Amino acid sequence: MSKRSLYSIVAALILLGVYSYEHFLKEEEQQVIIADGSQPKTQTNTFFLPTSTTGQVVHHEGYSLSYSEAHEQPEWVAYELKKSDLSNHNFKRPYFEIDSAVKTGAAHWRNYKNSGYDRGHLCPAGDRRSSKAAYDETFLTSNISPQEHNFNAGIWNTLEQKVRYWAVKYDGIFVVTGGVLRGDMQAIGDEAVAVPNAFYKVLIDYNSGDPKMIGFLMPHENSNKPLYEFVVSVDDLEKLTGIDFFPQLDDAKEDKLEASTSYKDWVFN
DNA sequence: CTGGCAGTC
DNA sequence: GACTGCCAG
Repeated sequence: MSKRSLYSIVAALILLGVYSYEHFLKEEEQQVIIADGSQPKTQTNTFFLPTSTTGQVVHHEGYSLSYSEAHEQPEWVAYELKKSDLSNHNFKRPYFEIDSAVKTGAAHWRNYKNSGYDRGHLCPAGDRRSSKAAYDETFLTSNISPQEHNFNAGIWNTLEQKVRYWAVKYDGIFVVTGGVLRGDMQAIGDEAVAVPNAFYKVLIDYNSGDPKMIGFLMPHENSNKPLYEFVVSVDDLEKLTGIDFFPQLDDAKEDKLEASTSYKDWVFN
């Protein structure tokens, strides 16, 4: 058995243990959390919004998105991720709902049924655990893309967990995520939801002095490579997607940060 | 954590 | 279709 396999099994057992314990202990406590309501985070959530190539930006309490009706999924989902968004509470997964804020009509989850693809969160449920309401809000079909399960539960999940690690370590980062909606793509369901051939993630840390930025581009397939091998410049992601990710930064700073492929400022462990 | 699927009403 | 319970990596 490889060292990696052993680690995976140990990690799974620990998660299982935590899950069981939380489920047993904290059912009543959840309702207190719900009553606490969501924090007003609109200001920070929208500060770094990218441009939209589709003209349909939708804001929710916990994240914003730009919906592509042609592809029946978002071209990007953007949100701030702070320590307070994470918790140990176990929430029961709700059903995916059609996002009524998408005026052109967001996809129905039925498109994904028996498609062979996961309903892959872009703003992960695990990034919105401050309250049941915040958690449930990620279960909108405007927040998902078709993803191969081995990719979603594999290298992509690994990246999402690293993002949570950085959010804690740097006490807040801003995250932009999406599928690359370009080129020839397969489609699933009656509404022809496009299956991206790659997914990207852009992070900016604006809390620790000079802002630092990092971009990832992952082919839509699982991988055993280390995360840093997927680092790309934000410039490359902008050329690939047609999206301007940080128009709010002054041009000189934006140009410098977005051209960088350096990840020395981001601790990978 | 990331998810699907079968059985029931 | 909504909901519960069970399953896998």
